[in-house]
Amino acid sequence: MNLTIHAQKRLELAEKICRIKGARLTEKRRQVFTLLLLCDKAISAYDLVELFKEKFKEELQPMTAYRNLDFLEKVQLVHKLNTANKYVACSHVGCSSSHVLPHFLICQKCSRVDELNNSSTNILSNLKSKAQQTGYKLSSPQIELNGICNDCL
Amino acid sequence: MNLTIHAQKRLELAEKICRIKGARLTEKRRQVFTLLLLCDKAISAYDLVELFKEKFKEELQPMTAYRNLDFLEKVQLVHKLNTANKYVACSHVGCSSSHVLPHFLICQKCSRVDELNNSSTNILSNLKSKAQQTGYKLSSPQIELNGICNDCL
DNA sequence: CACACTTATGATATGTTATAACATATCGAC
DNA sequence: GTCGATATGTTATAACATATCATAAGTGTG
Repeated sequence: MNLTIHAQKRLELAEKICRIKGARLTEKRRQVFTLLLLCDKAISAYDLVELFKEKFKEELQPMTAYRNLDFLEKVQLVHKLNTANKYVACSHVGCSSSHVLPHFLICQKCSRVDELNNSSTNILSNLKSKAQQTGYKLSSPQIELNGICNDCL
Repeated sequence: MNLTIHAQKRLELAEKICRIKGARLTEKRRQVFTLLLLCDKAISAYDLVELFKEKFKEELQPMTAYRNLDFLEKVQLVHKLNTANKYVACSHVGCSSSHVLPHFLICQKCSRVDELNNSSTNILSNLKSKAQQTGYKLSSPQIELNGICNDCL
């Protein structure tokens, strides 16, 4: 269970964030988040179940996996990638400003994910106003771009 | 099976496009596309199976539904909405320029879909160059924005 | 037309992702 | 310690998608 220094920091930060928010980062949830940090890519809920067994020699029920992922998503420690049906640890844990319009580059081969900073907030306002003009109210919008990463090419 | 005039036109255009591309718009495929035009929103493959039975009093196997949807997607008559696992008839059939970076507004309640024109191509080039810088080659990128439409609000 | 060839569809099974529903356990405030 | 809220366990099932192999329908060529 060797986390990189960066991952270790994110885990500690996660604990702090949950404490502040009054959210309970239970053992199971902590384990789930740790696995996501460890594998450092997007994985499916069922991959997580397998990985859990492999790493902790313990069962994680699919139902519990989903519940824990939901929890982690709510406290913004994890993102769900809807186009891939996979989950990934947020790469800038604790940086609230970065959740205005998360956008992701996803490798369809290896599930590597790069979470871009929303450097151009004008994109968001642009999209929002377009949505409004067209008659929609956006709900937690997020942009997912699928492709192939250089390593896989 | 009363198609609107607009839908009728799209169907005729579809036939023409397939003829030009040398793709065979078989009876089943034509029926599938007709249903998508008819219901004028995004539906799942299994919704399609049910609708097929209802409208044509005939069975459409799920497998065939998926195959036909794949075909229609390939000839760009249909879009798959990955975030919703649903399929929708392309709203500008035959307009190839609009497939550079399709972006969709999707109502999470009623599955109404608005397919926006890529009027702001600067967003696209922005995203594309960002992808490249980050080390990705985009593959048929498409932006899906989920929200609630005014009718459902 | 007969033949081989390709493509489409039928049919069945299975894989994958996600939620429903209800029981039990654990935590924290009082 | 009791009680209410939250978390987890457990089982079943819904919803979405693909694999595989058999059969049928079309297309081009001699």
